[in-house]
Amino acid sequence: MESKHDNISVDSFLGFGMENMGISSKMDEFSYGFDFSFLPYYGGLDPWSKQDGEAGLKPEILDGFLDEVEEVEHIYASHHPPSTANHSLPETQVKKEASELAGEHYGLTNFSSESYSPSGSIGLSELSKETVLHAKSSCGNVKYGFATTNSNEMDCSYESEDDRKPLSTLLGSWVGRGRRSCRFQCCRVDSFSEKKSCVSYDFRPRKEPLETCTHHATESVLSSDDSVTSSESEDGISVTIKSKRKSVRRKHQRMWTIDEVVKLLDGISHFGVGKWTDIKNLFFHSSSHRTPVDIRDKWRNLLKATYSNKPNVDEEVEEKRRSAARTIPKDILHRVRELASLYSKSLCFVHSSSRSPSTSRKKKKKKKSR
DNA sequence: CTTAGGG
DNA sequence: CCCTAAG
Repeated sequence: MESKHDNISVDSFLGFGMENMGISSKMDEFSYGFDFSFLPYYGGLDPWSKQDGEAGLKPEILDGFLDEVEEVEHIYASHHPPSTANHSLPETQVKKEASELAGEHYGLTNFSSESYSPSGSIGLSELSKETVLHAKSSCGNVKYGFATTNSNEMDCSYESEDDRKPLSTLLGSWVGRGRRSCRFQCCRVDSFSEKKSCVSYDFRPRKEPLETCTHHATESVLSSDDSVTSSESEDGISVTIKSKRKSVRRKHQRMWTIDEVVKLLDGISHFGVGKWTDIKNLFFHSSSHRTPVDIRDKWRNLLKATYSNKPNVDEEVEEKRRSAARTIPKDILHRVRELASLYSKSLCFVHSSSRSPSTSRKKKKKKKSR
């Protein structure tokens, strides 16, 4: 496996050798013509070698692992690929390492009752979404840099000057908004001729089979100091590819860290309950996951947890909340209660009332005084 | 598009 | 988390 890297052709490494890409012939491999085999972790650095793909890791494992890549700033897949990339590893080991990777990033802050499964439970057969490309890799003397950009254009003009980074030969990025990002744009700069060729591939979900591949190519000349931009927009890091079959795969579930919860509470005390977008923009700007809805949901769950201490004898539900509340640090729980009572008139009333469990719940979070 | 609710 | 109805 290791020696294989040295021999691999640069163009075939990521399957993005523009000219020889032959993308149309591979379009039907998956639902949306996206051949994941070019990914370093998707069993097979050589996309043209079928054996690799077939002998590769179990799809579900890789699928889960690819999700984790999103969390990692830089993945280097070069002469010394991370052991997790070694598709000759036994399944169990890969799983283990994948979960270790997850553990690193989530810090195993297991204070929430929410679940998290690092390896994902859905296989590529249902190939749907969330694949990540933020892998900067070097192969031989040529470096392939994957970066992100906010640009929605395909003309290789990049918006942010400040974020400019010198990148070597090939730069690719997912463009688009958030998880809807579905267009892959890559540019290649020839170091000798300073020629730059850009292509953009459209991986949006389609109802119909892909007849013609969206493959725009342009040629332009760059001045030597005109490097390619890569902004670190987290949105660009991940891409969503939904399969035709509805939403087979849900967004990767991420545990809320205590830090995030604190930010959420700060946000609520700053803007008030209900201003989820504002809270998102100000307090979760750097977290591309955590949509306003996610934040709202989390708040809702926190509220539920606080209910656990209420005289609400609701069998299992009550116990669930109780255990959820147990895992939340006391001080945070207190803040939640404070904010809750601050923004919910009926919550105070709930304290002293002995109403039926079923009807009480709705009243509580109904009103917010703003 | 943003929120609120329900699933 | 996802989906959908409302505003």
